[in-house]
Amino acid sequence: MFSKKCEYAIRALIFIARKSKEGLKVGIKEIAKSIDAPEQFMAKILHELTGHNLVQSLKGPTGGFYLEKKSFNISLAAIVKAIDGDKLFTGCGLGLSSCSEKKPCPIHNEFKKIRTNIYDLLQASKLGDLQEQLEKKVAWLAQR
Amino acid sequence: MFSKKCEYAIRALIFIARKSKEGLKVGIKEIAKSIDAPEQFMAKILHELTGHNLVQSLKGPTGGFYLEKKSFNISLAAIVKAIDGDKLFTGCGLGLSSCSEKKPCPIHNEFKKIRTNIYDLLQASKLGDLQEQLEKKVAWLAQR
DNA sequence: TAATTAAATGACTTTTTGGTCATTTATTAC
DNA sequence: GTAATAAATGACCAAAAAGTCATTTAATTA
Repeated sequence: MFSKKCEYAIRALIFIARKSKEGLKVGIKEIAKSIDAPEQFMAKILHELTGHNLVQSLKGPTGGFYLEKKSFNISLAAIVKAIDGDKLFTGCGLGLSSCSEKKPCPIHNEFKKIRTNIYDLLQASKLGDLQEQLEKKVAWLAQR
Repeated sequence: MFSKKCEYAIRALIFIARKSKEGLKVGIKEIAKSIDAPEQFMAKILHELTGHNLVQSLKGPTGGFYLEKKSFNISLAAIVKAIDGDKLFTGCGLGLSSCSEKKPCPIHNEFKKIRTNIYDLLQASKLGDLQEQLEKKVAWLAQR
């Protein structure tokens, strides 16, 4: 459904949200380890996310990644759009560029419903809420 | 959502179904042209589909691809499983191998619903019905 | 049985995605 | 100001997906 890059991005941001809620900045090493992602690849992705203003960073000792308050309201839809683009939300299920309301593919209408479902879910999922599930230990990002 | 290979496979099989309904076999060249796919890549995919018994083929003059009667009942779910595997139907939305009912990821339950939606839709979509939409000109696989 | 036609087969190339490595830049603390 | 720390940056490498090319095999028709 999502690219690996996007999966790592979402996991990382939820983890950073959890830490930020406690007033902590967190480094690449800890992030990568905690969400089970390759460290250098994670660095690249985090850099891309800061470019999209989806996370904040600070260099040097005591530095790391963190969320500013309003970022707790960031939705998964925004993250997916930033990393994977909006093909998932708008593209034809069969990959037809010519597919449209006037010339629909055979699964056009059914797929529209599903895409809407997905978009609504991702739009409704905010980092603040997802982070809270980790806090309450009703959800996890890794084994322990 | 699907790989390019899978998109081409679905489009090709719907097109072959349409022709088969009229008692015609159809060659790679015509298939590729009609569904807007690269010819040689299409050949490879069709070969893979015959291997999965999702379509029949005959060599030589008057040869080509066609569906046997019972194949009109093949679902898109079966095609997707054969080409892309069942990751789409069963995998974790965030790519976590450790995600499970006991250790769910933060979007586990919401995603389960969506995956079920997708599976049900694909399971309910049969080549015979999809082909009929082309026949009745209420759906298309290309511009004209 | 020879010529023709069309799928089968396998090696190859290209593009995209996923991932690594080494160096540089910014910040902090002593 | 210097040492230490951590992100930024860019070149590089590997694997998978997407796509091409050339040859072989099987079926048909004359």
